[in-house]
Amino acid sequence: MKRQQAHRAIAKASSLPIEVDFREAVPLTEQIRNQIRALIARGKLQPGDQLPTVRQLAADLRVNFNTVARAYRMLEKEALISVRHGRGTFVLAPVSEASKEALKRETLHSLAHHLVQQARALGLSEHEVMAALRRAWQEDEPP
Amino acid sequence: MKRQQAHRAIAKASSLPIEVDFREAVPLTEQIRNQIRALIARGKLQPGDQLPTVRQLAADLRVNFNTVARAYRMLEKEALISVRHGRGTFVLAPVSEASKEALKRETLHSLAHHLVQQARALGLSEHEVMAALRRAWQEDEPP
DNA sequence: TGTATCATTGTATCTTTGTATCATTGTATC
DNA sequence: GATACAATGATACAAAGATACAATGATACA
Repeated sequence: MKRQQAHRAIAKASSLPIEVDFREAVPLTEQIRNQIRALIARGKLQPGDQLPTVRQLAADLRVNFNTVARAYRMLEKEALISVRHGRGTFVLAPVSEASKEALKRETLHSLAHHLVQQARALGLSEHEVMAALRRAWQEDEPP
Repeated sequence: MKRQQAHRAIAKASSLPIEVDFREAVPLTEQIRNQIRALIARGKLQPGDQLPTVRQLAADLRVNFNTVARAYRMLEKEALISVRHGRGTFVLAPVSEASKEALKRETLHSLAHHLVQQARALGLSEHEVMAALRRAWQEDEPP
């Protein structure tokens, strides 16, 4: 019976505004990947920006740096970032208007899935979630 | 192929103070599950503690590791532990029955606000978000 | 200027840990 | 006995971690 105190539920990074939840069913790689994709989609990360090194972000999030490296490689496959051995990782410019749209769609998709996944874990009904979302939409002041 | 099992009447684990009795009518999964639940209830296992790996405990108890994994997953459904692929299994902090509902509402509220905030930052309409959510709800397999 | 050396950064690969799926076994029911 | 079902086991798979390696760039010094 180990008294291992390595288990923090949530870890926030300081090098990037993202966080991981170790209790969630979603794999860490996916969590990291989805949040970085969202940052790019929202313009919080701009073309040319350098991402933290895999070791830096991994230390922040208290995960293995290979986990971050895997997330980066997947984002590279999506043509969102460029990962260069020995140099670092950089945000790419979207190649077309269509790819920007695709990025937005994919981001919304993953955000929606995240909410559904969490809601289901709480045993909430579709109706409850929809209602909460409508309410939230009105409560948040429109821009 | 005949399997000699007479030697396993009772097996005690060294990695956890629990044991299984192969002659008992109660399924092994239940025996393991009940005893771990009791250890948590009595505080012998505390929030943050790491449980033995499924293979470790299985070897101790002379049981297939899937049997332990099943017990772990059931305990996870009871919200007593968190089982993470590739990482291990950890005891969760208890949530009182009384605060469960409030916590659920709070979580839903913050999840909904988060989605709204992100969606607005992406310049999406309420209708688009609602539609995406409905789709996501159907894509995730219903329990 | 060239290059040796070292620190930094990502990569490859193997291990550890849980998951998914199908096969086997034992038991209840007919 | 035959059959159906639940429990357990066997095996292949996938996520995350550990460790050794390779590419790049900075620095020192001949």
